[in-house]
Amino acid sequence: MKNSQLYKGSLNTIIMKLLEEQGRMYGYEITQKVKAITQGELNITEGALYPALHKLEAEGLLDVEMERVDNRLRKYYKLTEKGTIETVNRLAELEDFIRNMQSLVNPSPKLEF
Amino acid sequence: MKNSQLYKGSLNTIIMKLLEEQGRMYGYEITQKVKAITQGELNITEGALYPALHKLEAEGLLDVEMERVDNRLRKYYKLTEKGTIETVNRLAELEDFIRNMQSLVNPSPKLEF
DNA sequence: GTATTATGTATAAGAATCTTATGTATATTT
DNA sequence: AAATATACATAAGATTCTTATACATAATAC
Repeated sequence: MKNSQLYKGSLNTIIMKLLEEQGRMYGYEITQKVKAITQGELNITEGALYPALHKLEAEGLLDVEMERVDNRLRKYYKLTEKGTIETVNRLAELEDFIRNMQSLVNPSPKLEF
Repeated sequence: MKNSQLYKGSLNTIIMKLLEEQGRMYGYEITQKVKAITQGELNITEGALYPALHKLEAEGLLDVEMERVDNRLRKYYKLTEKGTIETVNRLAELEDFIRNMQSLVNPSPKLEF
């Protein structure tokens, strides 16, 4: 995903949030969207992405539809009802996580005079 | 560390930041400090903590001093010079990570009238 | 007075997530 | 004609973590 280990564990949440926002997306599209949003800082690798999509599908959180465009295969993913509910939870967890990390690295500043 | 996978990869940064702030700490103290700062939300397990401390020490980022207090062993860790420099990098990475995740989950709001 | 909890460190087996490398195939650009 | 972009897939290995277990002393609870 990147040279930083910090992104580990965040891929599922990213995928689900983008699908919630965009309705449906295919794998390659997700990688390009993430690259664009983060100005090239986050590059999702196929080796991480495709297994993650398959797992989310197997868990019943995503549905898939295949389409052939320009003679190339695309697999469009979208959130199931269960996936939509779970996305709310994941986003709440992400907010908690960010808040906790900020508490840890930005402690209340010492008052200086 | 918690039931959320999001914390995966963040432990090293947390340890180094706390040591930068506190000067020196021992393992158990780190777990209690993190629990206090996050109001009990983040509980670092020993199975994650001690191997992480040993690895940071092996990488030359931490130094260790043993002390016996109340007839119990404590291993106090502090940042080496190299560790202090590396902490700056890790904190910058964490800020980038948080910023990127916020860009992904809090997209520019649609203007509504 | 004994059992549980708190303090303190440690490791090993297995799970989860990712990187890196490789494979296949078509379309587009150089 | 070759390289890059588009599009999906998997396998081996690395890294980080959870869970369980182990040892030991001090303090608290019943």
